[in-house]
Amino acid sequence: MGRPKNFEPDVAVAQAMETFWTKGYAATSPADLAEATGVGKGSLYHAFGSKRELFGKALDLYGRAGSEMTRDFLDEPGTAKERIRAYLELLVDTDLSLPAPRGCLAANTALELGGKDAEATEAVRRMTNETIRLFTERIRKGQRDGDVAKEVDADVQAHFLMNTVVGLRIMVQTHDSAVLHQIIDTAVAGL
Amino acid sequence: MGRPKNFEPDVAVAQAMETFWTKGYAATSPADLAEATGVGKGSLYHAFGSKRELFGKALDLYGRAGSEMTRDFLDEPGTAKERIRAYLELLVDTDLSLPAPRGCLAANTALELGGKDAEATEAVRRMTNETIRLFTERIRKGQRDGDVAKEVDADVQAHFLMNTVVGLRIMVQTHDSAVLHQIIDTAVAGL
DNA sequence: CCAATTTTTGACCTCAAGTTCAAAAATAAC
DNA sequence: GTTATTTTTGAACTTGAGGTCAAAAATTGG
Repeated sequence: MGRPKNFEPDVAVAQAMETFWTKGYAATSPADLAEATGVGKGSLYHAFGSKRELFGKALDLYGRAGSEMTRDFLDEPGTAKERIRAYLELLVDTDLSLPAPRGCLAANTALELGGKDAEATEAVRRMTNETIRLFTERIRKGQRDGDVAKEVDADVQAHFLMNTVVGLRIMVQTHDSAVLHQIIDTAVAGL
Repeated sequence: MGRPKNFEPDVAVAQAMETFWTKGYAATSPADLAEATGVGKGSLYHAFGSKRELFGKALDLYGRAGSEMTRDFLDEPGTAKERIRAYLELLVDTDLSLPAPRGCLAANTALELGGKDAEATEAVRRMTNETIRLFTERIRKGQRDGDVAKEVDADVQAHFLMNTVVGLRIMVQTHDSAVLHQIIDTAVAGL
């Protein structure tokens, strides 16, 4: 009973996520969120409590969606090196195909809120570690399949690759496709 | 003639730079700048025109100071690999020694203003390219000195190292010293 | 239809950001 | 001391951010 909701909260969170991703946390106003979701400001506050809480949900969604797509993508057929290279290329190419590159919500958040918002920072840390875990597993699988040398320290490589990803998602703001792809080639050389 | 300034513009710019670096561009208010420089809000506007213009001067200073310190540091005795590793370690360790890591003003700016402020983005691009140039030169010197293999493509390695630096300066928000140093070791392995 | 409940709407509020400006203060030249 | 010039000071202004709230609207159960 009661008046029915006029919108799907999950959809609104997804739309909010896009907006936060594109504009950044601070630069996204309640008015922006209302426009992006098609939900009135008042309704958003009623449903989510505050801008910060909505952002929390958006970050969560980003983490879940990202981790799922990473897993799926790495699991496709190919060697570890092939799949990881393809993954990095996908990230870069996708971002470059946008009217304006927006990097990675997690990295953006780490920079914008790092130090100021412990909870957000922790959420970013969790996401990052999850991606590192996926890299590690994929490299280990490569070692079992024989396409990655057994001497490679999977965990170290995974951290290193994560760092490369983070770097790329900022370099995308200032450098062109050719340079970024050379960086990717260099980064996966160790596999 | 006329009333003398009671502050040094260069000093004020340096103090403003520290504040922008620590808090970010948008999150730094005119009141913050007044407090950081010890100069009244009105005087700051009189002297610099606007927050954005002051930021421009701060970015410039950051570029000049950073490039000088990078050059000096890379030029000290040692192999290319040693000096470059030491440089990356310096960046990471310095940032970790702060109460809260603040990364790199250029990278922070790329993320915060990328797409929104063409001039700032261009300034960041110039700085980045300057650092890449210094890496390239240092690697070439290493090749002349015989401590870097001649097959290494200095320019590609330099871009790759720049990407690593950018990544590190975000990872510093979420990961600890040990992990970051392993990443550095992996990154310089190609030299 | 009435009651109870929940959501929507949009006006409204507070506060701070970014900036401007007029008046006061400090100086050098005369 | 007067004038011309430049800087400082602090009040004041405008705008938009982030959030609140009372009243209207939409629904189900009785």
